Amino acid sequence: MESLVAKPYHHGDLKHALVAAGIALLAEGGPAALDLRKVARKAGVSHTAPYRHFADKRSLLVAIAEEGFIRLAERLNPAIADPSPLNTIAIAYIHFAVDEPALMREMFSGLTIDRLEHDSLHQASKTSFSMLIQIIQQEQASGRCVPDNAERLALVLWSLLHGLAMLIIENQLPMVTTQPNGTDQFIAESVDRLIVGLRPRERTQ
Amino acid sequence: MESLVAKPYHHGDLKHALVAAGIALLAEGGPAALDLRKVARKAGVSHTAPYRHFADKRSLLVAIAEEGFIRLAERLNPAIADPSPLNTIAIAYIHFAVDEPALMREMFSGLTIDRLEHDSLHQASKTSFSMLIQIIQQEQASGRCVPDNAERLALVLWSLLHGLAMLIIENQLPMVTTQPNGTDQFIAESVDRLIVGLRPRERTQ
DNA sequence: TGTACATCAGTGAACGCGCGTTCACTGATGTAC
DNA sequence: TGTACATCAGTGAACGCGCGTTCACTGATGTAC
Repeated sequence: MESLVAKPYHHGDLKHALVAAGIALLAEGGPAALDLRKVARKAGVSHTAPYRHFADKRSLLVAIAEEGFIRLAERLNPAIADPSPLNTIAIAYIHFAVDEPALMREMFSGLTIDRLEHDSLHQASKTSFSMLIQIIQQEQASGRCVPDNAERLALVLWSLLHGLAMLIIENQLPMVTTQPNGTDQFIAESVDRLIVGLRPRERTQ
Repeated sequence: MESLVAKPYHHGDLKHALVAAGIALLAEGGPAALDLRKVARKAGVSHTAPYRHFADKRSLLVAIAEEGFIRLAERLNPAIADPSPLNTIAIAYIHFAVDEPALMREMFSGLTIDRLEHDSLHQASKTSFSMLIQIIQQEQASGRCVPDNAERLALVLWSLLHGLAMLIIENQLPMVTTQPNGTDQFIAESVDRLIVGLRPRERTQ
C-alpha cells in the first residue's frame, strides 16, 4: 500500500527515506523483517537503489540505529525540566522501548554493530546518556541525591531502566504488564526503590 | 574439526547433542550462526536428521532457550548459601551473560519465542527467578531488607541485574568494562546503590 | 539563452549462496512367536 | 535360540525461496562556455 503520487525518477531524499522505511519495517515485522530489498520496496524504489547511498547493509543498519538514538533522546529530553525527573525519564525510556521494541533491540545489538567504530552513532547514544547524568546532577544540587560521582550513579540508573525496558519488551514480566496500568506503576515502584534503597531506614522521611 | 570416533549409524542421544551443538554455535558465531543445517553439521549428522527430534527450527530454539535457563539457574544457585547473597547472585548473573552472550540473547528474545506457549521453558525461567525471591526473603528475615512484597522487590533486583548484563554484553559500558576488574567493581557498586538508595540517609550505618 | 558534456541517481537482469523443509530411501533395533 | 516383521533413526537428492551484491545500462540534473 505505497502512497506515491506521480513518482519522479529522482527521489530527492532517498537516504533518509530508506532509514525511515527501515524503522517502519522494524515496527511492523520485527528484526527479521529488516532486509535491504524490503527496505527498498518500502521506499518505493528498486532493490539496488540503496547502494547509491549506503555501501552495504551494515551501513544502513548503523544509520537506523543512529536515528533510533536520536529519537530516544527526543523522548527523554522533556524529563529534564520535569519536577519529578527520575520517574519521568524512566517512563519515557520504557515507553520508547515498548513503542518500538524491534528498533530498541537493533539499537542495542552491539554484537553485530560495534558502536565505537561509528562515531556519529556513538555520539547519538551519548546524548541520551548525558540526560541521565544531568538529571542526577539536578537531584544532587537539590539534596535529593547523594553527592557521589554523577556519571556512575547515572550508569546504575540506566542499568535499572534498561533492564526494565528489556524484560518488558521481551515479555518476561507478564505479572506486571497484564495488569491495567501495571507497567507504569511498576516503573514508579522500581525508581522509588532505587531512591530509598532496599535496606530499612531508621527513620522514614 | 569434528572429534568423532567410529561413528555408529544411530547416534544414541542426538536430541541433547543437537541442543548442545546449537549452544556451541551460539558461543562461537553469535545469533546469526544458529541455523538447522549448521547445528546438524556440528552434531556430525545429516541436515535432515534433526527432524526426527524437532518438528521444526522453532522447536530447537525453544529447547536451546530452555537449556540456557537451566544452566543459568545452576550458576545462580550457590548464591543462596552465600553470606553476601545479593552481590554474589549479581556477579553470577552477569558473568553468565558475559560468558554466553549469544545464548543470553536467545533466551530473552521473547519477540520470536512466546514463553508462555511453552510450559517447560516457562518453568525453567521461573526457577532462576525464584532464587532471586528466595534471597530477598532471606535478607528480609535477617532485617537487612525492607519487609515489602518479596516478589516485587525481586523484580526490581532482576531488572537491575538484567540491565547491567545487557548493557555490558552489548558493549555499552566501555568506560566500565575496559578497566581492570572494572566489571565486578561496578556490579558491586550497583548492588550497593540499590541497597542503600540514591537518597541521602540522615545517619549512615 | 542554448548547447555539450560530466556527473549523479536510478533500473532490471543476473549471480551465487545457504537456508528450511519434503521426500523416498535404507540401515539398525526391538519384539512376538 | 532363530526368524519375521514393525518401528525407529538416520541419509542424500531435490525443491523453492529470498537474500546481498554486481553489472552494464539509462534517465535526470548541473555546469562551463
